[in-house]
Amino acid sequence: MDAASGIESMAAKADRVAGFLKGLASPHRLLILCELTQGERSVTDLIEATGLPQSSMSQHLAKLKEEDIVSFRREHRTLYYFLDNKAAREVMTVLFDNFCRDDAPG
Amino acid sequence: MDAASGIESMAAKADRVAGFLKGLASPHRLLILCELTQGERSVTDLIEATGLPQSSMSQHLAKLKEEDIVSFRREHRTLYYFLDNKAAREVMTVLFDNFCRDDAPG
DNA sequence: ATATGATATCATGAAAATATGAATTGATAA
DNA sequence: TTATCAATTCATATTTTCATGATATCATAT
Repeated sequence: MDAASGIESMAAKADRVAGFLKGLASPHRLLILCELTQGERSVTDLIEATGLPQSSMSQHLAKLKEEDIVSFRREHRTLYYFLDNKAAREVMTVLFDNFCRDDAPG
Repeated sequence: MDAASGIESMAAKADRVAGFLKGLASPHRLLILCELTQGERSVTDLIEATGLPQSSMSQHLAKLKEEDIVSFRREHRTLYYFLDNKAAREVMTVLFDNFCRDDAPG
């Protein structure tokens, strides 16, 4: 594909892509995703790791599910969430590299 | 850096990183950024390419400047904007690859 | 059948983002 | 110095997002 057709296909998909990015674009959801970058976590794990109230966590996870960024499996009463999206993994890598490395600017 | 320290440094920078992502997370701004991926553009160019009203364009560009995603140079009365952020370029590449290629899902 | 633990949903209010049209600035050409 | 073009800023209304607390669901252990 050449550059121009990339733009057009992006235009056609702008809503979807923006929805995907909005899924990531919250400080609290970024913290959740950082955890999930390391492996699957129960909702309780995530609440402890981030300090978010239970209801808030549940709503953030719902948003991430809506955008197909995370999935979960059930084990007894506990739900284990995991990062289940290639694009999201790749964006997280870009973010780590650009904002979190020792030599990152800012 | 190992994975765990990545998470902590992300936590410390979550607000900044979320702000950066919010800069990208709008269908209209994605269209703007698609144009700028191809090279610099005047505000008028961008208005024609996207069909956005002039005031709206200006506000979107202001937001992109706020997050240090774009810069501009002046030539006579005309301002030429350009994509001036490594992380943003890398994210755009991830988005093209995952959402706009012929073999992309969805 | 009931109590408990894990999680989701609902209802509400506050804060932030977006679009729109009018007014303004700033640079240049006449 | 006035008119004009390019772009920004302002004011406002609408929509979206986010946090919070209360309630509900759902699976399991007693």
